[in-house]
Amino acid sequence: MSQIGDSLQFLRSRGYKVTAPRKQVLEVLRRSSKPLSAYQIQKSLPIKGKPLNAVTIYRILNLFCSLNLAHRVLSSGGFVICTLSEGEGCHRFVVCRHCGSLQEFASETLCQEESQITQDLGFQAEYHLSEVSGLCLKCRGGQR
Amino acid sequence: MSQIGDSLQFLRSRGYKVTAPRKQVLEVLRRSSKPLSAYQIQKSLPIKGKPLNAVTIYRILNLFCSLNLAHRVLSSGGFVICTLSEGEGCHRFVVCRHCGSLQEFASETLCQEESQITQDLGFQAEYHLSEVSGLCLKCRGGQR
DNA sequence: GGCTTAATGTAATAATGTTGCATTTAAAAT
DNA sequence: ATTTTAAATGCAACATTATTACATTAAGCC
Ligand SMILES: [Mn+2]
Ligand SMILES: [Mn+2]
Ligand SMILES: [Zn+2]
Ligand SMILES: [Zn+2]
Repeated sequence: MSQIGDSLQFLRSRGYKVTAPRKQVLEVLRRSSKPLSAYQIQKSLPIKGKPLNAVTIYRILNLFCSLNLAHRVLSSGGFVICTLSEGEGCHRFVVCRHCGSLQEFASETLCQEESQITQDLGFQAEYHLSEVSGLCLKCRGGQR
Repeated sequence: MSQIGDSLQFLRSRGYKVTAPRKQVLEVLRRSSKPLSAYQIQKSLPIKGKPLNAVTIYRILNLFCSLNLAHRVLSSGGFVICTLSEGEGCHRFVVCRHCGSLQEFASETLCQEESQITQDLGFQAEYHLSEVSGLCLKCRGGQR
């Protein structure tokens, strides 16, 4: 699973440098199953040497989000790595309100319907932010 | 349009007191067409006498949101008054990325489809957060 | 190995949000 | 009307999140 290599290659191909801080942030995000804040990322970084500067982490996260390598999850205020490919419509999340685990998904149908509804309200839809919260299988104890 | 009176009555009926700060925050939110942060609300309050304490404003906003008298718009971090009634599914927003104007809407269909999709991912959906961004009629210059 | 410029570090500050405790007051009871 | 009291607000201190300007470092190029 050299997904990280792909991300680094993607950065290079867009003219961005591959640096130690960027690799580290990418690593931390890939390992986490839950959204992490910039400062949580800072704390969970290698104890060897100085920790990354928070400003640097913010800049890296902004870059990753602008390239859709990562997303900011607004309902929790954290950042996650993107697990989907392009071309399936806007990337959405479903989050467990109990354990915080989350999964990314996309749906052309949802995008189209939202666009239709908002068009009737006079808007030209461009981006669809959507985060569904509920309970995951584990946190329901396998019921239902 | 004594919508405010209704809100105050609603507060009383739920056992909450009707206070000057609550009336003021309600007023400010009702007048605004865009989401306001707690501190923006504080600034836009009557210049007569001391301004409301920020802590108080946060507590009032939390109360309003818990009662669905107001909502927090996550994409902008501000608060708006609720303009819908209950029973139509989760309340959603479409926001103009240019002028910041926004409109609230709801759709049972969207809720059902999101619930179905996320159920297939193992989740029991409970709440649907959704904010569509785009351009309003004015900001498109009436085109399209 | 040096060059160039993007990226990072540093310091200072802004904006947002929370907690514990003292004081005030809306609304009920007398 | 006055008293009562729980709820609401004020106050002070602090935590978290985020941004800006400028100095320093180092990735990728020759
Ligand atoms: Mn994605
Ligand atoms: Mn609403
Ligand atoms: Zn769970
Ligand atoms: Zn607009």
